[in-house]
Amino acid sequence: MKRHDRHEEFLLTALELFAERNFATVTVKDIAQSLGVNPALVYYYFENKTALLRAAIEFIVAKSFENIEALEKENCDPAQMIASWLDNHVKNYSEIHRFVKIALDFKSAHEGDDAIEATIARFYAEERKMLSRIIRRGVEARLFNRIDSDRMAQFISTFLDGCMVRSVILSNFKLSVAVEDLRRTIFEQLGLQVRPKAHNGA
Amino acid sequence: MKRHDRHEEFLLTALELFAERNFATVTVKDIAQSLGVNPALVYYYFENKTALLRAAIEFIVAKSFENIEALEKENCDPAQMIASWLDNHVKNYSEIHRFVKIALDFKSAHEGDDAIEATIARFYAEERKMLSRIIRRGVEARLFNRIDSDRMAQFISTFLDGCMVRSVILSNFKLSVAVEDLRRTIFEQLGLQVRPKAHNGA
Amino acid sequence: MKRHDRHEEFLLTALELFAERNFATVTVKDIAQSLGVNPALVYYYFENKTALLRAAIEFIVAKSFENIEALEKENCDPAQMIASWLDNHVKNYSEIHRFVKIALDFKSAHEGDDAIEATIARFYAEERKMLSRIIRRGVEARLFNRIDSDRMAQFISTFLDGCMVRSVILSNFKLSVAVEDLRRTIFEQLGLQVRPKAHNGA
Amino acid sequence: MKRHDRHEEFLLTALELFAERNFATVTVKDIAQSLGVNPALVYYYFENKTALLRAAIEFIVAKSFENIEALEKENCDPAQMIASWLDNHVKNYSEIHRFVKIALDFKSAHEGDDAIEATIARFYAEERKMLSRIIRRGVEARLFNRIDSDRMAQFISTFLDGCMVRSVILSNFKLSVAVEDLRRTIFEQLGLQVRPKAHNGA
DNA sequence: GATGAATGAGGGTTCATTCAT
DNA sequence: TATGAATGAACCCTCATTCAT
Repeated sequence: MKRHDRHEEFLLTALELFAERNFATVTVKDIAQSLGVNPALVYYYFENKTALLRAAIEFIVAKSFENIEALEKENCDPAQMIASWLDNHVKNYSEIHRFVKIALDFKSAHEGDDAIEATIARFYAEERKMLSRIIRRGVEARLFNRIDSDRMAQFISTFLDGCMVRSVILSNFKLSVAVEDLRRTIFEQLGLQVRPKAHNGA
Repeated sequence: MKRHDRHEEFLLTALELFAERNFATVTVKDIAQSLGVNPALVYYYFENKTALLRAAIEFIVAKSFENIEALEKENCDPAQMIASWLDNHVKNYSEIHRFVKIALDFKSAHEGDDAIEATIARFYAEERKMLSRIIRRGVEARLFNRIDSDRMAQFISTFLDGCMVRSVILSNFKLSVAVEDLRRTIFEQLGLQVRPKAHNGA
Repeated sequence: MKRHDRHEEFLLTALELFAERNFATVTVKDIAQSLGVNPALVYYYFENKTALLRAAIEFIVAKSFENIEALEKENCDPAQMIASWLDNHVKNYSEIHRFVKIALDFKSAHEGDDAIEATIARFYAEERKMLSRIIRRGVEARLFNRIDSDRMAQFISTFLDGCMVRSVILSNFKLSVAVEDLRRTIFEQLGLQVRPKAHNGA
Repeated sequence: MKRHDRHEEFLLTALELFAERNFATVTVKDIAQSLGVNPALVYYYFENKTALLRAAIEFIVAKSFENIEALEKENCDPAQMIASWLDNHVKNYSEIHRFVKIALDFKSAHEGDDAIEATIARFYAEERKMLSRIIRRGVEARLFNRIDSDRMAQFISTFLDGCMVRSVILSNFKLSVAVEDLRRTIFEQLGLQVRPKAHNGA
């Protein structure tokens, strides 16, 4: 039994801090202090502060892919899968919002690091492909209306990004309400019975 | 005729750079260099780098309010007004996206500056109030379906924030397409004829 | 009637601020602000911040000489003159202590400005010469014991400098008490009746 | 054997420079250069330039207290102890005069740092208490005239401060002569035989 | 006389990074 | 593995000083 996996500890801590503040604001000392170790130790495990960011992003993207795959394996009803995906965003809020924040921050200050750029792009592409795949399957099975699956996927995921931003900026933003509104909108467009989840009659 | 309004020049430049990169990454020297002046001059016009940020945010928010007011005065058809508001986001993309980025960045690194915090909150509140007002008017005039105007306003503006984020993160994101999708979705929910509006490829 | 003599105003203000803080700490802006004028104006009247210091020191020394001369003209009884000199230090405390402080500060940071150096030296020499002269006169008139007038002068003036320092450093230092103690000591050594001089509590 | 105690090295160097010039004039770079190290290293050992001053003052005051204690332990004859104390000022001139200068400078520019203020006050209080104690003992043992020990202590220490000032300001000031004059004056007032140290006949 | 605007030099401080141990 | 000590580069900011008006 390993006492601790230092490498991963650094990744996790870096992720947390980079998302909470941002790359430029978080110092190597901050990260080390969070773990109760010496700042110089970062350079034993990583080449750079930037390399640490790179590794952290790759780490979180890899984990997200696992999430996506798990989702696709467990469920088979397309409508259910979409609902799960949305729930996932509410439940795993902090993880996802971290990624969005870091991605945004990266674009702001690191134009040039192609590896990171590629990883981020890959994540977004994969997310959209998955959503698109699910929708297409629903359409083909005649469960959904015939709509452009790519655009719908884009729509969903754009809105979710908006949620992530607002939950950072607006202290009174209600993530679950917003996501529920999204679900209703999507389901309506897909031609599904919008299950009357309590509120607003009609 | 003044040759230049230095104060405003600083505001504009700061806005541009802070949005493009972020507060921590942009140096006072960068801002000065952009204007071809000495960095010390910043301190002649502003107390601080932070004070400059504050002034810049106030400046852009004030300008946005003017936009909002103009919009409400020019139009009278609620549906038309909503469409205009969306168009506004496509046309004035850079200004709006700057504000969102700066707001997000601010939240990351400046927890504590109440003045800035308040300005940002005020902007978002005002935006939502205006959208809500327009929708309510449409509902009351029986032009729109009877829906919760506040939630719809929130929905719209959350999606637009999502657009702003993605246009930064994803190089192949098509803002106009996304906004058009939003328009169709909204109009459907409001019970309006979705006119096909031949949109330009962009 | 001149509304104001700017030159002298600068001198006076500089003196006050340089003594209160010190040359390095007081900015040209501080001085200008004290007078409610623009900092650049200093350079109309003086070549330099240092030139202003120089002029200010010369100014205060000249004024001190006037004091000394006046003292010597008014009185003729040596014992009375010494007492007056001491009283003078209690009454004109702020002026004298300013000079000592500035002189000390000057030595700390301006080694090199010979003009200032000379002015300060001249002041101290003059002060000692005057005291010495008075004492010698008292001795020659057989009013005082036969003592070394130069050393006594040095003794008095050293103690007075000590008073100045302590009144700055020690908030509970009682200048008048200390000076009275000095007077008694001197008079004893001179062989004078130490009149009890009911001094006020301060 | 440690090669060097950096912390103490900084303290010593700072003390020397702050006394020679003053807090505002001495740069962190100066201090570092004196030790042949990088200026940033100062911040490894001290929080601040001000914290360095604080530590330096505390250091020198602590050392002075040791001096005082040693003095009181070694001697037992009150008259001898006073003489030793005076000699101490002549011999350890540079250390003491440093403290006075720094204390004076501090008062000029750092109003607000309570810790430093307290340390300085403590030093002066302690010094006076010790002198007072010695004198009282002499009076009680009927070795000295019956005089106010507190005032005599104050008198001595004020004069010594005056010496310190003059030795800075006046290049031709003879510290040992001034201190000897003080000794004679004190001893006379205490009713001691003034050992005829050469000059002034009678 | 007097000012607003502008600058260059430099100071305090932070921070990523290195290196010997 | 891990640390303490050290450094160089860069940043924010201040300030004396200048100059056109």
